[in-house]
Formats: sequence, structure tokens, C-alpha cells
Amino acid sequence: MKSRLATYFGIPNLNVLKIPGSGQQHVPCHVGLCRKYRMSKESLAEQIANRLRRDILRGKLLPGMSVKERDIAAEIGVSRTPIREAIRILSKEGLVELRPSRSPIVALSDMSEVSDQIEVLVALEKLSAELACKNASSDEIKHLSDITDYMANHFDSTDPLDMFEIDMSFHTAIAAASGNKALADTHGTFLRRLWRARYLSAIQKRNRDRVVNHHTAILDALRAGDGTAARDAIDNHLQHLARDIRSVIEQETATESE
Amino acid sequence: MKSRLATYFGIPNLNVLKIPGSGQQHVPCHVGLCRKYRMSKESLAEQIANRLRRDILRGKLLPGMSVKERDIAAEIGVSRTPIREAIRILSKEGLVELRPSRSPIVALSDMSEVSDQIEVLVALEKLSAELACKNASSDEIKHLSDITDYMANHFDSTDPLDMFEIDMSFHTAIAAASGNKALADTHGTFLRRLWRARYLSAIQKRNRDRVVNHHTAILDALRAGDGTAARDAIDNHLQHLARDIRSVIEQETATESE
DNA sequence: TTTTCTCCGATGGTATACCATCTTTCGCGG
DNA sequence: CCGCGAAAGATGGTATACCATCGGAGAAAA
Repeated sequence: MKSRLATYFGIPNLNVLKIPGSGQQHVPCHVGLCRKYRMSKESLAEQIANRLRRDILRGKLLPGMSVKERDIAAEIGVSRTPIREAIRILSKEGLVELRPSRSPIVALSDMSEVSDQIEVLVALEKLSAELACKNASSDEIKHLSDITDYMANHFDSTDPLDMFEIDMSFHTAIAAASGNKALADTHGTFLRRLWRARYLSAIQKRNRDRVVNHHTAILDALRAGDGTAARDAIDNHLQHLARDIRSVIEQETATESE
Repeated sequence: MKSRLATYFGIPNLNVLKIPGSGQQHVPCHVGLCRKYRMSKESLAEQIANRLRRDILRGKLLPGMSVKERDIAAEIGVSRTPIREAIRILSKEGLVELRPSRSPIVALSDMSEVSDQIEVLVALEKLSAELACKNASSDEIKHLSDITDYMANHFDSTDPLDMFEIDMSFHTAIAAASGNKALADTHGTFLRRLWRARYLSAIQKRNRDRVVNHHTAILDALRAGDGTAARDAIDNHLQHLARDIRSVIEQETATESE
């Protein structure tokens, strides 16, 4: 019997053959085989964290739901140890909330928390843009340019979710172009935390021209190496985003309290 | 026999009585007793993380040293499980570096990384100050004022390490006064990451007047609710700090390569 | 019927055992 | 003497077992 984990991650039969109740004595090490067969260099815990993160961000696990170690372990077919570790990873990212001697729950972010996070994200991204003006390589600029072009040309013919991810990659690329790793990491953390709110907003408030214009303005400032203009362009872009997110959340909470 | 952990954390005899080799069957739960006796609400892993964090930041564990789960577990007298978790916590804070299938090592922050982190810290603290202008309560302002007064009056008669921690609390208090929890948390993370570099710099470049003047300027801006002035004052203060840190690190690396 | 208390099940925390991998060292052949 | 390979030790990754705690269900008392 092939474990659900194997199925989920597309690991072939030769790997992770698990007979329920047989213990783990003769089961090959996942990581080891993964590495040997060049399948995955992540530890089980990281893979599980990725899986749970996606489930949370996509809404399969809703805010407030409890995340039980044993249940998830049984569902995936691994022991509790890597599940625990995955949950800790997600808690550090702010996606789940640990409670002493209780099940962790999927973090429920109210409006004020989301607003706070947006505020920080804006500051980080403005700094990213400013630094990118000095440090971005021509390749990185081209990458940003390609993303913008693609969005302009395929906005209406692409799945909204895909387009959303492309949009995200634009912002991630700016953070990367800053050349400041600590900044890019932290920026990425906040982007992930806001993923769900951004996603909900993005699929509702689709506005090709606005997005493309904003991105173009940012790109122009980066090309010109004008730090102040880049900050302003980012600020303008994200203030619109913040407004959209707020309106979506208000709408969502209003629906819930009906 | 009292375990070293108990000794280390000042936990009295009734708690965490551990007979080496006796297993854990009849040993009371640390957390439980801790809570019952109002001793500590932290889990073992968190306590260990705190201990290791201090050891790293104070220089007992030097950058580049390996952090072996088994050794630490044996030294403290607990199992590897909470040690693992503690190490993960520290890795998320950037204090230790995880390596696949290798011992984690204490993060060695070269100049460029520290510079990057300072850059982010400055941005976060400028935002904190700006927000604090709007959101700080009179109590919070008074707290900041008290800290500044204390530093002015006791700078030379206080242990440099204590004075350093007081200085840190000034900056933490500003972040808290922003009213933005996500911001305060992230700011705290960067402050911790830079603890060692800041500490080394602080004990070398003691300059009462400069620090007090800077803090006073920041405080005045906060009182006036002048966001721009607050940002500038913070920026000025931290640019001096950055310069000091850089010079200390240059000096340190020069000494090492002798 | 309501309230309180007790007990048990669910769940997270910790300890221990085992496995895969990597590193290092030692031995053998050139 | 040198280089290569195999075996053993060190170390992180995972599985499993046990314990303390907490909350709710059910019983007992008001």
C-alpha cells in the first residue's frame, strides 16, 4: 500500500512503501532516497509545512480550525514528529497560532492585524525598491520587465490564480533585486502571510490597466535609478492594494455575521 | 541529584528531579509543575532556546561553532526532542544556520549580512517612530522619557551591559508604541539578531552625550507628533550606530586574520 | 431543573530507539 | 610513500511510547 504522502508528493512506488502497523524498521529513509533519486532535497517536515501552508492559504484549512498533530499524521501517513516541526515553521510565519496545551489553530487575522501587516509590507517593499535602484542587475530589470509585459498581454486570457502568482513574483523579484537577503526574506514572510487576503482581493478587483500602469511606473523608476520615485510608485501601488484588501475583508466579515 | 537545567533556570528541588539513567517514567512534567507553582509558563524547548540564545549572543557560543543536538541534550540533561525544537526556533531567528544532514552551526554574520540587517532595522524603526507619533499613549511616552532620564543620570555609574539592555529597551518601547504588533515583532527579531554586534559596539563606543541627545531628539519628535522629524531623528541615531558596528566588525575580522 | 464535581478521552510535551547519511580514518594495493 | 576504498563513528531525521494537562460529558447533589 502506497502512503498518501507518496501519492501527494508524487513519490514513486519504490519510495516510502509503508505497511500500516508494520512500524518503521524496514522503511527506507524518505530524505535519503529522495536525495539519491534527485526527487526532493527538502526534509519531510518542510514538505509537510509546504503542504499545510498551501492548504491554509488556499482556504482548505479555514481560520480558526484546529490543527491536530495526530490527525494530520494519520492522514498523511507519517509520525507526529515532522508534523510538529512543520507546525512550528508555520507558527513562525504567523499562519497558525500555538496555544499552550491546546491544539494549534489556523491563525484568524482580523482587519487590524492585516492592516498592520500591510503597513510593514509597504515599508519593506519601499526599501526594496529604493535599494533595487542601486543594486538591481540588468538581468533582474529585464525579468521585471518581462513579467510586466506578460501581465499586460495575457491578463484576461490567464487563470486569475495564475495571474495572481505572477503578480506576486513581480514583488518578490523587486525584493530579490534589492540585493539585501534579510530584507528579501522578511518581505517574503509578510507576502506569504498576506497571501490569502491578497488572493481574495485579487480575484475580485481585477483591473488590468491599473496594475500594469503601476508596475510600469515602478519599473521606470527602477530603470532610471530614481529611489524616491520608486518609493512613491510602490507606495501608490500598495495603497491601492491595501484599500482593496480592506474592502474585501469588510465584505467577508459582513457576510459571516449575517 | 538536581539536573543542570534546574540549576541553570533556578528551578528549586521539588521540580525537575532527574535521576540520570532512570528514564522519564516517574519524572513529573516540567511544564505542568512550572505552571502549577507559577514558575514558568514556557515549554522546555522555549527555555532551552532562551538559554542558547543568550549563550550565542553573549559569545559563549561563537559564530561557526557547531551545535550538536546530542551534546547539548546531555549537557542540559534532557532529551533531544526539545533541543531540536529550540534549534529550529533559533534558526528562524537567524542565530543558527541549519545545514542538510549536518550539525547546525552558530550563524557567522559577515559584514554584508550585518549591514543588510541594519538596513532593515532602520526602516522598521523609522516606521515604528512614525506610527508611534500617532498611536503612542501618554504612558508609553512617559516610559520612554523615564528611560532617557535614567540613562542620562546613571550612564557612567551603571554596568555597561545593563546600560546596553536599557538602551535596547528604549528602541523596543518605540516599536511597541507604534501599536503595530507585526511591526514590533519583526523589529524585535532584527534587534535580537543584531544583539551581539550592537553589544560589542556599545561597550566600545560609550558616548553618553551622543546617545542621550539622540534619544532626546527622538522623544521630542514623538511628543510633538511630528512623524517626519521622528523618522529623521531615528535615522540619524541609527546611522551612527551602524557606523560604530561596522567599525567594530572590521576591527574584529582584522584581529581574527592576524 | 440547574449547578457542581469527577472522571475520562483528546491532545500536546517529552523521552527513547532506530535508521540513513556524511565524515573520517584506517588499511590495502599500487 | 601515496591514493583509493571500505568500515566505523558521529550526527541529524523519523517513529513510537508514555505522561501531564485540559476540556467536556455525565453523574450527583441542591
